[in-house]
Amino acid sequence: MSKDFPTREENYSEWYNHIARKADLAENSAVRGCMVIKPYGFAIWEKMQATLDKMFKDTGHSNAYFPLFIPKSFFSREANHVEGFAKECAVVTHYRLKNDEEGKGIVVDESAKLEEELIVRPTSETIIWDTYRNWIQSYRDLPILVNQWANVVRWEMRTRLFLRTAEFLWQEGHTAHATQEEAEQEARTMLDVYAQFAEEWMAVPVLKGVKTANERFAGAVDTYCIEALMQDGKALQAGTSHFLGQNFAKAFDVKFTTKEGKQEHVWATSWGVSTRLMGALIMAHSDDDGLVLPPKLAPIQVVIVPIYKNEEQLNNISEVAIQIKADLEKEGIRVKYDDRDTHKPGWKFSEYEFKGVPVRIAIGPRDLENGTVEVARRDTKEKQTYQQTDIVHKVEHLLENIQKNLYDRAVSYREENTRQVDSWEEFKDVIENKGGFVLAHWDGTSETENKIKAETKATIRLIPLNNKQEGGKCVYTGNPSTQRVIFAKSY
RNA sequence: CGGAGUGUAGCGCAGCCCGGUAGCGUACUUGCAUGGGGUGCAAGUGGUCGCUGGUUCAAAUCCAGUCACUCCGACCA
Repeated sequence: MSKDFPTREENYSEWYNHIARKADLAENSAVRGCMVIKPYGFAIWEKMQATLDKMFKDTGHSNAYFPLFIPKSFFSREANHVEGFAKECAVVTHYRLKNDEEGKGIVVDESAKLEEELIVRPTSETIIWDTYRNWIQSYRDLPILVNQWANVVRWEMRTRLFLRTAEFLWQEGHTAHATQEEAEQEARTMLDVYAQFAEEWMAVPVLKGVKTANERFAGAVDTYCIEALMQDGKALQAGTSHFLGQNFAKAFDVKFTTKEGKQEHVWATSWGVSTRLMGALIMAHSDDDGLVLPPKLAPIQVVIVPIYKNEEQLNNISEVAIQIKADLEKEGIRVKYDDRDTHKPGWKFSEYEFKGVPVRIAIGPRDLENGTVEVARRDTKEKQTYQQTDIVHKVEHLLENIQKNLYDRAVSYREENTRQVDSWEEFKDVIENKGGFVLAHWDGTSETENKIKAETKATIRLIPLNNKQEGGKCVYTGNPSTQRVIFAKSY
């Protein structure tokens, strides 16, 4: 099983790309910076979507849909917001093409210039708040708890499958509230939803916290986030939830009448996770043999591979395999029986390993004689032989066990790579040579944060929620500090 | 937008310096054998060498321009 592609150790980036391609998740498209999500990759995303969607509904939210195009004037209403996104916007300027008179093919018809340019949404706060103005008159209209599943476009300079593409899929929640407390609570609640999803479904442990001013969303008062540690020691922001204060309500003049008859601006939140979660999933668990999927999100949880020499053997094996498949499916397990005769067993073993299928069952002539099957688990690569009569119970147990093992493994990795650091020399050394999360004192100024970033490329990933307060000295300036914050290099 | 590099078969590459019949690996198709960890042998299909122009009897190769992509920075979910 020799692999002629880089291992995780040799070249993490190339390894990552290779996994994404070999697992049949996605590929670069002919369009600059854009990605094609292939059916297998999309099946995982759909599973994520369905799970998150249910969690949103369970917390009182409904889905809606807003336009792809945003008039430039809307977009520029909120000063910080437009400044934050201006450098990465795709802009529609014309609405018609024509045949070139000099025969150079199809060209833009200059006479069809839009009076006002349209921005392809990089995020939808502006168009949504412009809409909410009409929806909200009274405190009786609040809260509005809406989510949309959509694509957005951010014209990034450099792109990478799932982690940063020019167009990506996501969900964005946009809520409107009568009070500050309620909006802040909403932002925290959704952060908890994201953390729960990451840990329980993706088996990716995350830290919850709040961003510093430097890293805050453009237009937010507070940005909460979950951060996960990847296998190369870099942090990945896996989800964000923003308390927007009254910034957008003021920019779009969204007011409501209180019980007392007073006019007040509405309080807002927005929150989102994207197909970047797919990147997190790949990087958190995969190994040199391919993707490793947590059973809860795996489109195929169990694959059955027959091993046979002739058609008669295949028929006999199929009988057993189809029965096992039915028995497993009765328990809600997603099973594929791969009886293709176009590929050999060894090929299939490798293929499903690349695709991260958690459990593989192989059945051959030997098993037919003994009434057994061979069961292999993807996470540890261990193989065991079980009696056919026992199989449903064993597989159920195994799937739970794999889910838990992936999470535990990721937690241990994070613990091993989280270090408390008190001197600047040590800080530089750890960031440069070891990576991971670094807990260090910081004097609370953007200036210091920027200097640390310039010297080490590390940024403050978050200030943990309910952070322990302790006196100390800033690792960079030596100025007094009241708490440690989390530094890391990030994606 | 700054620095470096690459465009030759679906994919990965050689050939270019020193111009002269378009190559290799893999994939694909067919046949036979094989089948408990990416199978072996044989035959076969597939390319206006990124694009435009120039030099030349002759250009993948030399020259000029242009487009695209990759990597490293800046930016970012």
